[in-house]
Amino acid sequence: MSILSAAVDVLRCFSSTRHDVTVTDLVSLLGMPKSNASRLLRAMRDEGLLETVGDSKRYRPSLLLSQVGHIYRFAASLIDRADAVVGRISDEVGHTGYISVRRGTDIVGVTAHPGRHALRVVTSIGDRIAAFASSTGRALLARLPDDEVRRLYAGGFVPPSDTAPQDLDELLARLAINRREGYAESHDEAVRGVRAISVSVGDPTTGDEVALCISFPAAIVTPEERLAIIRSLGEGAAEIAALTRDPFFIPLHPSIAETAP
Amino acid sequence: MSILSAAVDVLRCFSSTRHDVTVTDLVSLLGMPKSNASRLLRAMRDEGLLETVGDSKRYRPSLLLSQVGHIYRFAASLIDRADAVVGRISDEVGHTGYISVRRGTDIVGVTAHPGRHALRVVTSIGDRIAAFASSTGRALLARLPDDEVRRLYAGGFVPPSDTAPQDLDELLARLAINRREGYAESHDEAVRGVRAISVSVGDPTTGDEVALCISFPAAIVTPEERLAIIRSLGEGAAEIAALTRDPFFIPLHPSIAETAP
DNA sequence: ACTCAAGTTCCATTTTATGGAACTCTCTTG
DNA sequence: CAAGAGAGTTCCATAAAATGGAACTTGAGT
Repeated sequence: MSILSAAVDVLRCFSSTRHDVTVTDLVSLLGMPKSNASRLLRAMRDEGLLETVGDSKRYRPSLLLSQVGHIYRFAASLIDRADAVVGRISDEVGHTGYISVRRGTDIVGVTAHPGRHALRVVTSIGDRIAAFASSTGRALLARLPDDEVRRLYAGGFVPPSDTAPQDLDELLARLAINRREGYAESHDEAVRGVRAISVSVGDPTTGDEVALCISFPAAIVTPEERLAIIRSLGEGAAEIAALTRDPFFIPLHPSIAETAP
Repeated sequence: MSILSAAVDVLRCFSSTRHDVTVTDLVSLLGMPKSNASRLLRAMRDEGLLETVGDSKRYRPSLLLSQVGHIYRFAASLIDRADAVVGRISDEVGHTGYISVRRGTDIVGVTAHPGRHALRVVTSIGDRIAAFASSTGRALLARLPDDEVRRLYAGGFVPPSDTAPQDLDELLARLAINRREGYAESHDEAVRGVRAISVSVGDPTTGDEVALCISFPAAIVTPEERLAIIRSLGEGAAEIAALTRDPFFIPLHPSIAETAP
């Protein structure tokens, strides 16, 4: 056990609901002796990974981490491109847009563009949600062959709501539809009343894959608006796929993509 | 020398111009034996601090760092409040807005809102500029007593242009004006043709201090627009200062703050 | 197939981390 | 205001990990 892994464990303690940690937090969260916790936090602060909050005994991530974390977006330039596309669409339609990446069976939001509507979907960057029960997750899972999806979910899963896939077979059936149509959709899955539409695109040179998603209250969007969102997302993702020469890109089905005469 | 400090040295290698590193990069940048560089990068990747780019030998910051770095903004909630204010003003006037923090004699950009104008100031998050030669820097230095400024610049400084303070006395004189007027301004300092206006505010409970800045091409802003920007920044900062009960807040001079009848 | 640059592995030595216990500091409470 | 509790720090011998030079492997370009 290197001190490096202990330090990373500390970083993993931070979340959208825990912005700072203390020695005792580490003792209870990680079960480490408090002598270690005390020295580790001080060492991480001395090295510049953490900052103390005011003159208290609380530690939070440092400016350095903020800077390095920011570079992730540019290093993974696919994210930047996708973010630009989602930002533009979010601006046009006024609904919340975000982009996410998959880590195993989890989806993590990377960037978000809040909508303008009074009734808007609020997303939290950095939180993990289940891939199988979200449109972003299924848009990304649809890029995998069924075998690999089966392997990922060998342990089964617990559906969070009635409209989410109830078992592996239903998930695979929905992924098959996603592959045919070129987009994924969710309704009342993680949050009631919320609908979301996602497409995915990858960059074979870096191995990155991201989902582009627009999320909106189901009640206030007309069928025409919904179709326009699907088309915008599909077109944006197709442009990126052309740039990266993504071999696994799933284009919109022609019957959806064709614009009215 | 703990491996922690070596790992942090690696993180410091990343910049807006270096999005990923290799073993040889570390050997030349940090002068470490390549055996160490090789193991260190692998260990950092295994722990989740870095990711390999595709299947190449290049390493970039990981999603984890992106997530933790994001938390910095919320942990330092002053930054979030200031960012909201600057974002709104940037939207209104169409010019680039950003917020920065001070680390010693350096200023680091934390968030930015690009302007809408065709001619716009582009800032890069995470890069360091000299505090004495920027409006954001002087807005933050103005919060310190002269003694402390003298101590910071005991080693003197090299002015980057004719319009920047040429020596410590001129810097102190300009800080005195900033304290009286309630804002700081730069013109042709870091970048020719660029003007910037900054105010600063702090949070005594966390010890954080940030500068709010609007930056614009000198040629296209009228005196009335400039005054409106100063007033917007001053009012926004004053609202934050009231929330945090900032004891060192410098309000706008009444002759500037008063709006036309 | 050859060459060179880049990266990885090996190993004895040196340095650092570990965790229990004693100690200090700082609030809270009687 | 003193006792007590909770939180954090320091100490120390032991256990574990990092170091760096050299040998070895990989891979891209000729």
